[in-house]
Amino acid sequence: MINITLPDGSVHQYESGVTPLDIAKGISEGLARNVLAAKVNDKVMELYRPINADSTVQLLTWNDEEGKSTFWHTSAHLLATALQELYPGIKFGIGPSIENGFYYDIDFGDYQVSSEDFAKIEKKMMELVQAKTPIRRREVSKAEALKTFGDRGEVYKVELINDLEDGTISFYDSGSFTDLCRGPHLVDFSPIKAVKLINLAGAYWRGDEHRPQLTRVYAISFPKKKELDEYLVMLEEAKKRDHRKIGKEMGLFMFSDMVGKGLPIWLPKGTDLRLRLQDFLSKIQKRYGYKQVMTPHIGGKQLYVTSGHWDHYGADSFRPITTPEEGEEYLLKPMNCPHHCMIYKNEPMSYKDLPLRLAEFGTVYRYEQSGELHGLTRVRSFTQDDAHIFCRPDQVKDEFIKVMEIIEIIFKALSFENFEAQISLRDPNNTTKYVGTDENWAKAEQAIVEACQEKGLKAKVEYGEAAFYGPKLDFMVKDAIGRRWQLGTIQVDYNLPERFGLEYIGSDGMKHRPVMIHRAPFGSMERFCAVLIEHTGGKFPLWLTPDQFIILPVSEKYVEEAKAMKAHLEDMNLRGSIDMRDEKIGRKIRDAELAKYPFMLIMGEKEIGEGTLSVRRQGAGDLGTMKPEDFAALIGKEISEVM
RNA sequence: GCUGCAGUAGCUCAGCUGGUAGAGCGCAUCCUUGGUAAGGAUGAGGUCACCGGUUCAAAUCCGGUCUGUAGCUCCA
Repeated sequence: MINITLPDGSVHQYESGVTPLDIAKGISEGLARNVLAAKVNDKVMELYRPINADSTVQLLTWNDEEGKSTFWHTSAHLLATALQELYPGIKFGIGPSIENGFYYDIDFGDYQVSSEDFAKIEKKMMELVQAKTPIRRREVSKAEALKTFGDRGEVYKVELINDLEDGTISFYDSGSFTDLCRGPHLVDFSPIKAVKLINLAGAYWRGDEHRPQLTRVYAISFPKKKELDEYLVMLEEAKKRDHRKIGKEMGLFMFSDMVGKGLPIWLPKGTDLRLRLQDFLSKIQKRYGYKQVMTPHIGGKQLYVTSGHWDHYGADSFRPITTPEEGEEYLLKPMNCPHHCMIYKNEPMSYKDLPLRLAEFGTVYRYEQSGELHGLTRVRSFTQDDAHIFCRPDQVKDEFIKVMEIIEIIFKALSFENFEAQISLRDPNNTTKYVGTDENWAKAEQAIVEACQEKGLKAKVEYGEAAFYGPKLDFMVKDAIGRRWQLGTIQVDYNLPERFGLEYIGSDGMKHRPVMIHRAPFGSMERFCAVLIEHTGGKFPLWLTPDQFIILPVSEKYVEEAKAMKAHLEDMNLRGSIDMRDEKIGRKIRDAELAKYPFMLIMGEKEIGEGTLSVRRQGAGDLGTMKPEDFAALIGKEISEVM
């Protein structure tokens, strides 16, 4: 007999050789039906794999990330099986699960495959599901693996096998299809009840542009048909919320070929929105002891040679600007930090001056590959809500905590209810690509981990994701339809203080090196606004929206009164506009609803007579009449609830 | 940067296999002066992204450029 420990801590006795599926059956029929894979001693494996020693076992379902990824990974095999039957002789690359679904990279040879073939492929996949063909693992020697795939001319698989060590190679058979695969997989295809091919895209073999380009088939699958339908609705919703579309419709920003690609132009309404965000953050930062600075948009090349950025990114940057007479070289600034280091150096610093927190909404310019540009989320000119905190090593943790508080305040005010954090540490197996001493790295990494613990922040640790100059903490938010976006960041930097020779005089009268912390709660104003647009679908919170109200005069006769009312409301710190078109009231309401004005204020003979407004809330309808003062109070109250 | 796809009025798009351009919305003017999601009439707007080629003839076919887009690679 062996002891099996379940996640709740309970220990159960089983015969040696028990399978996870047996264990699931022992718990409940329902669980046995829904279980997809099992995590045995932290290793995910198939439900039919016998357990021969004392183990901890977690049964994985669709609700577990690992259950889901197993489901999708098996779906990738299902896709491959279907494709092989439809297109004999195609060559397979890799087929992993991804965040939303899975893909398979395929060399289709002479076959022409397009999205018009999707229905046919989906149909074939569902036929294979019906067949209930078992999927079985088998371990093979390297020689055998090479022979199997070599005979079939599967050049990509052969290359993969060549990189593997003998004794670690496994195959998975499902009917006529055999794949090189680490696994694990479902027992058979039958839990897959719905599949949908999403799109086709080119993808270089092993991500290398000098190697052949394969066709990547993206798809997603679900255990219930209904979940697929919901997913497709979500995709539609995402399309509707696309910030590029809403930005155009609402007149927030634009691009111009003449100005240049990747260079966003902020229109009056977008500028209003962005400035309001900046003011909001500035006020919080003031409370937290930040000092605002401003620095030029270009800087001497030597500044970036000293900072190390020239070495690291110079080749991938805009070319230097040169002066006509002297030939001096300047760079469009890609970073604000070197400028801020100069501010630090402007005066001798004492330990009593630290932490010094310098903040700047600094516009930076980076040459991004043209294929990378995307709306406001990836641009060549953007404004960071940047700040650099210069502090003593013993202050790092406290400063981290303070920045985390600022980020919390912001996320709350913008109703990003769900956020998570990622701690990026260096790759312990390859420490040479980082600058700075081992000791400093260890200290900084520890400070971040401890700060997260103290704030009770759930943070995922990722090794090898750190920047070359220091570890960092990134914040991810989930938007209203469940998509994850990376926003704010806090990064420790032991490198720049070293390179710029920054110092302070300690209480011991000796010179010491400060630590620098880069932080940007929004990240970039452009990207943040894009995420905010998609999160809210253009229905911004009242405190932020460019127009809080629109006055709709019932007829042209009341335009003068509407103008007076607008001025009156503006005196009470509200902002809005008037629809002065010669249209009927129903039409004005419809247009204002579609334009997402939060409040519509209807003024006709009745309201003017009694000095009131008919208030209508976007999406909610008529709220009845009220005095302008009461309307202002209503808005004031709603704003104070989030701020 | 690489590969695929696309570019027609301010916006969304139609225009089959070549015969020199259309709708809806928006905009302007006029009529209408209205009561909680589209009142009516009239009108203006396009070098069909740009450059070149094929052709009697190109929005349409071919090549190149630019821009957008889906991915790949990259991201201080």
